Amino acid sequence: MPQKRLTKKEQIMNVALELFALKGFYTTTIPDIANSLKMSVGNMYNYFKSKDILAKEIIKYISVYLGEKLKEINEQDISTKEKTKKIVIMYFDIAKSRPEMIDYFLRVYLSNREVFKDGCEGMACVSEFVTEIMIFFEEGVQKGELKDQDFFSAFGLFMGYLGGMVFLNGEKILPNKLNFYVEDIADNIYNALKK
Amino acid sequence: MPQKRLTKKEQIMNVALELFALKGFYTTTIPDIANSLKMSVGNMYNYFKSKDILAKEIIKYISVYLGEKLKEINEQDISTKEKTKKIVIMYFDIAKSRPEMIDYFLRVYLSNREVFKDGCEGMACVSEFVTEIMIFFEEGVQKGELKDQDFFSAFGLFMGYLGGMVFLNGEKILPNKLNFYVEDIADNIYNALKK
Amino acid sequence: MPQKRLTKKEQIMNVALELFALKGFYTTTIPDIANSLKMSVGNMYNYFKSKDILAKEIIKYISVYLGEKLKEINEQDISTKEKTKKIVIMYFDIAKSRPEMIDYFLRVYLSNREVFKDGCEGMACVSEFVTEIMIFFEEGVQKGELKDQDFFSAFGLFMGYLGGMVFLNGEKILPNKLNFYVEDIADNIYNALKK
Amino acid sequence: MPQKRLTKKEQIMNVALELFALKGFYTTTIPDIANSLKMSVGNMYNYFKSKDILAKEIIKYISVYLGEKLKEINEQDISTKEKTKKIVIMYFDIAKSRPEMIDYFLRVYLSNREVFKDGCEGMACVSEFVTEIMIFFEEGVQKGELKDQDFFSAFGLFMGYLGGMVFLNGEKILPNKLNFYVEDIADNIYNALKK
DNA sequence: GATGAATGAGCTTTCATTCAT
DNA sequence: AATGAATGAAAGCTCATTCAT
Repeated sequence: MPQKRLTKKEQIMNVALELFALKGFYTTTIPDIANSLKMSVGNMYNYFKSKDILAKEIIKYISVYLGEKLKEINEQDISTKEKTKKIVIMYFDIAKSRPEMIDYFLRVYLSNREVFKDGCEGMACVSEFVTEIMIFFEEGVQKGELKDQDFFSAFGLFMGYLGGMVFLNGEKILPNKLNFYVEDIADNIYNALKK
Repeated sequence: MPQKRLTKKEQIMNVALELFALKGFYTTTIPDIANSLKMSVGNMYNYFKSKDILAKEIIKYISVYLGEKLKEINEQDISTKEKTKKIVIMYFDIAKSRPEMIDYFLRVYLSNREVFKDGCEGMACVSEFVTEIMIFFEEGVQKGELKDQDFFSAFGLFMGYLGGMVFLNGEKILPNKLNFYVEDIADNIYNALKK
Repeated sequence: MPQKRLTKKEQIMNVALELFALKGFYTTTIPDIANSLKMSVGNMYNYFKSKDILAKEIIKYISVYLGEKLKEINEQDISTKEKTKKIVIMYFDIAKSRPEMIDYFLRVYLSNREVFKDGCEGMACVSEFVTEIMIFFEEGVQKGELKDQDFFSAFGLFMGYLGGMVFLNGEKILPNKLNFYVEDIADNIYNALKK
Repeated sequence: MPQKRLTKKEQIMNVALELFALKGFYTTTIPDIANSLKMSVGNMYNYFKSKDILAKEIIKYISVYLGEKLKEINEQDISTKEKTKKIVIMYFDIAKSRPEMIDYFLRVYLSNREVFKDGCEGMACVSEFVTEIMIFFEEGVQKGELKDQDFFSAFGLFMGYLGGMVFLNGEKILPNKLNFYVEDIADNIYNALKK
């Protein structure tokens, strides 16, 4: 399947995403990014007015990407239990194929709030993603499969848990591969949320 | 109870902990810390040889602090379900009384790995804390109250969940106070882990 | 004869050479050099990654410069005695027209070994110059005009002597100008080395 | 022979001499010296009012030490040629037994003129040593063994040569030990100076 | 759109020196 | 004489951003 040709803006975002996730926001310099792209620093600024703005556009980009993946699962006609497992699998798949996306979320977006303060208030920059998680819960409740609890409590469980596991994996603290834990985790989550 | 007089080293750690947690590691400068203490920049370096070393000593300090709190709970003669709830309450209490401790853990320690790379390999700088969580699980399993699952899967659930909630709270995304969620969360965790 | 237009790198080296020679390596700051050039500190680092590297490039630059001057003399079809005198004259000419070059050699390069440790091992950074001195000796020996003695003993005499005189001159200890001593010195050296 | 008990001032000078010679004036700190002596920095300042003053007292101390050694040779009833050789041997002996003395002379005193500017004008801080060299020449001339040339030309030869050789030796550039060169060097010097 | 030299504020760190004890 | 915590100026270096070309 032919890869859609990326615009220069997207190229920059992809490289910056990787570097920010790998080395951190403050330890990645604009020249670092420009070098990786074989582009001049000056020209980078034609596409993004500042380093902060670049960081904000990247988190939106990730939110849309993850939101779409979730949407595909949400639209399937399967039980909530099955959806739960599919989401865990999908999340871990991304953690494997594009680990920088999850890392960016955890280590750049969640950790450097001062960078995202203006422009990403609340969940403004991750709304696509959060919305799909919301839909997952609401439909589960409506179908009578999930307990009708506070959304954020459920959201914190789901995302905190998955994020924590990916973090432990990234730190090479986990003795097994992420796949190994899928069953346990999906069960734990479902048991916690089910009616 | 009289407050133990803090050594100058502890004073520095406390102030630095607060600033790092509030503004981030890279956006907090040594002069910032020195000013807060009405101390000269040079003298700071009589106590901590570098900014990185200061950061590492702080995470150890937090680990010991949290480890002690957990130990107190672990040593109580109560059911695992009750312990679970007490841990959630304790965690949220700290998130309220000393939010910088949790923030430091999430936003400084977990996020700026390059800073802690040398000297805090694996869980070397948070061992006191992790050890108590381990004891909590193992005793729960031995007493036949918890499922005998992989430690990290359970650890990720517990810590990811709590961390996620505190994060959402810190972002002022939660519509209610943390206390409001205690019951739900403790139930969710216990349901996920129970036999 | 039109002065070859100097590259910015050469401009920096020339100014730094002068300041290092005049004030010493440690007492000359990067801002000092930048100010002398009406250039920003930051930009200096676009040309030389560190103060040490700058110092090393300068000694190579001097070595090449002096090596070329020596080569011109070596290539002349004159007696070794005449060459000896020409070298003394050339050396003193430079000590007069560009005293910073000799001073740099004596007071920066020879004296701050820790700076040149990495990258200038042995005579790695002054090879062009040393090579020509070697040629001078070897040819003198081959022509039967000089005694066949250990190279370093002869080298130490030649360079130590000239360096010492330039030093005394720089300290304004000599009652006469350097030129005054040329005859004596050339004789002394030749007498010491001749067959 | 029992070592004369050193005063604290002398102890400091000896240690500082060693460190300055080994690591350079600017790269040796007062705490470095204090540590080596197991003495407090504050107390060091009871003996020497500043780092510069310490450096100046050290060079005087060395000058007296070397002057005495020269005097012993000068007072012997031997030919100037023999004295020349004895001086070379003495110089190299010191370079071997107390290399820091020669290094200090070459790399601290001669190279960091800004430090010695005030208080060591001309040869004010090395007069004892220079005086003995002067006596050596003058007596050689009076006895009709040496050419009556300008003192400084001869001085530069002698000291520049010896200094250069010790330097090459210190840099481990010389393929042989210093002793190996004694004969050559003494001959070279005598040939250069003799009538 | 594209280049990369240039800026300059600001960072971490060092260290001679002082001074209360 | 002795201590060592404290000071603060100044160093080397970095890097987001600008701008002439």
